[in-house]
Amino acid sequence: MVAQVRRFNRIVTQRVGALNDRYLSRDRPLGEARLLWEIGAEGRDLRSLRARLGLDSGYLSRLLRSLEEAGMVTIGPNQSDRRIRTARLTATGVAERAVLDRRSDDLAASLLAPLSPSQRTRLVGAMADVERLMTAAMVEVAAVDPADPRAQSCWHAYFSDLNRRFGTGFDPARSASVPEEEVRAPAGGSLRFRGAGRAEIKRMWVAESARGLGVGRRLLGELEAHAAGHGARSVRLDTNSALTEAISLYRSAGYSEVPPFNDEAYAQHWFEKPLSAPPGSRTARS
Amino acid sequence: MVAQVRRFNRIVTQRVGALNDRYLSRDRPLGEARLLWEIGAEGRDLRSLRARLGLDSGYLSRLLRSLEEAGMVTIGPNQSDRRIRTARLTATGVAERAVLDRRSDDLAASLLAPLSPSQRTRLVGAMADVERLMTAAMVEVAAVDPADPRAQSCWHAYFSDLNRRFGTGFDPARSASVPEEEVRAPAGGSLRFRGAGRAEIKRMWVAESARGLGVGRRLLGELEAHAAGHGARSVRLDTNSALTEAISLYRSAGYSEVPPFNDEAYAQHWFEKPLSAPPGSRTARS
DNA sequence: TCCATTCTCTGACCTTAGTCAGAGAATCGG
DNA sequence: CCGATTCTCTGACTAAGGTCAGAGAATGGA
Repeated sequence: MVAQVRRFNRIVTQRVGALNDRYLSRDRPLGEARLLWEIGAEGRDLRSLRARLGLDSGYLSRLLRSLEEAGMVTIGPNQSDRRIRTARLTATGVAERAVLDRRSDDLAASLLAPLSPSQRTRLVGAMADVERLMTAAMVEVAAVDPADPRAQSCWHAYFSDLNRRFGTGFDPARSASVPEEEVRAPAGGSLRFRGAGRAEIKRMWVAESARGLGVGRRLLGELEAHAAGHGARSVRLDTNSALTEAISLYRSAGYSEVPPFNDEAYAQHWFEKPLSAPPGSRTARS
Repeated sequence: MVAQVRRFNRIVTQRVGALNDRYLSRDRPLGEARLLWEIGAEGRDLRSLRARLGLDSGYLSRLLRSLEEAGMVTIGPNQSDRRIRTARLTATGVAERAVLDRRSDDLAASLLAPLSPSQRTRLVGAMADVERLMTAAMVEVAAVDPADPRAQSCWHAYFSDLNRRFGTGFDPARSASVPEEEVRAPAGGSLRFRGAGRAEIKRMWVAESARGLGVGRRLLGELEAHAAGHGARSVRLDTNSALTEAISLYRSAGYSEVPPFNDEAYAQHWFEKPLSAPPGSRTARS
């Protein structure tokens, strides 16, 4: 298995990856091309560009200067906070971005072109599998401040998800609020300590694109381990009967249904699971 | 479909590719690491290194100098042609290469580690599919000199393949020899003109690793188009009855069995296919 | 034997992609 | 209003990766 993964890494990432980069950076350096892409039609604040592309602020500044000189972007202050500056594409920039877009399409199409229709279907399906499974494999569980933009986007996705699935809709204001959180890009959950060796899990959620890959189970396990590490001897949680996958996840993870322990407006099921003491205090393996 | 391919290109090649590179180039620049890898345990001529890695000769020279100073390689003249120099790994170099090897394994293993056994199986299967289909899609059909190393390696693989499959073994000397060739890495075939609007295909072969992907059909089509472009109005070929896939390929490509037209020692079947005139003379689309 | 070619190396350059330490403007919290 | 913090920019620097034009040694072909 490892040999197959290595072969894949070598062939696909090196060959196709290099092809990809060279395609994109025909006229301009790759860094600039990526930046042009990331600014998008709407424009974007520099800080968000830095976060997305992982660039040094000095470096970003220089890259933008060079795009500005080429007449591709303009940079102006943000109205609400004038320390922040916003980059916007000019008409030339938009056109250039469209060229990059078309090149990406062309490259993708040229990969498919030599194949028969059934091979194309197989390739695209296999690509989707690889992408999903790799994404799942690369998920790291980490605690994040609820004010973090990643956490924020989780909240939004989570609430709109609930709103869609609950027969009655979902209004965050009617639900119990949550003080401490643990969230990351495609999934999140929060843990709340309630004294007397009891912890409560709230707001656990996995993005639609990452479902069916065991991410929920991993997240649940991490939250339990975290709770156990802080002395909790049991975890409780409540959920809505519309969330059937969640309910079966809880059951299969060793939770058993208990009588209501709170008055959460949207809950129809309450679960509890005893925790075994953590092995030592901080010997969990990565 | 194109959208899925683009997403794959972006996410998988960029993310995993970058991870891969960073893993490999922990202590030394990526270029040196790749070079160390490519020299291999046996040593290798500089010209072949340049060809493999696509490096400028000056650049390669400098990279090697740096590895030489680090005590990883020695460079000496080739015995048969003293203009050519051969790079060889020292004991230190071999050890370093083993470290790189282990890192590659570790990276691959770490991608699999977070997944459940069934997910691993699915991921590895999907990777194999992507790899094979992409390889097939990137095959270019091109004429190559038979002295070219790629062609040479095809000959060897081809002959040992036949030797394995023919009940009687295969001795190239007993088979008709071939003067003009058209071959490339995972597949090859040669075309021979016999006057009177007739062409003959010999030595058509597809590497085992590329079979089942339509490469043979594409190659056959290209050879026919080439023949038609040179005025041939039919193509003939002979084959051995052990090569069942080849025979069914020929049949499905419109060849019909004809009486023996030569005395090839290893042939039991002879085929012919009429060609339609090429559309214009050189308007074939790429 | 001699001339053209092949192969490697050296020196002089260049771009890309970064990093780091401030400086200066704007904002926030009290 | 003041001091701390946040955000961007500038200048100074670095490493990696690469290109180009010869020079010099070895070889091949006439």
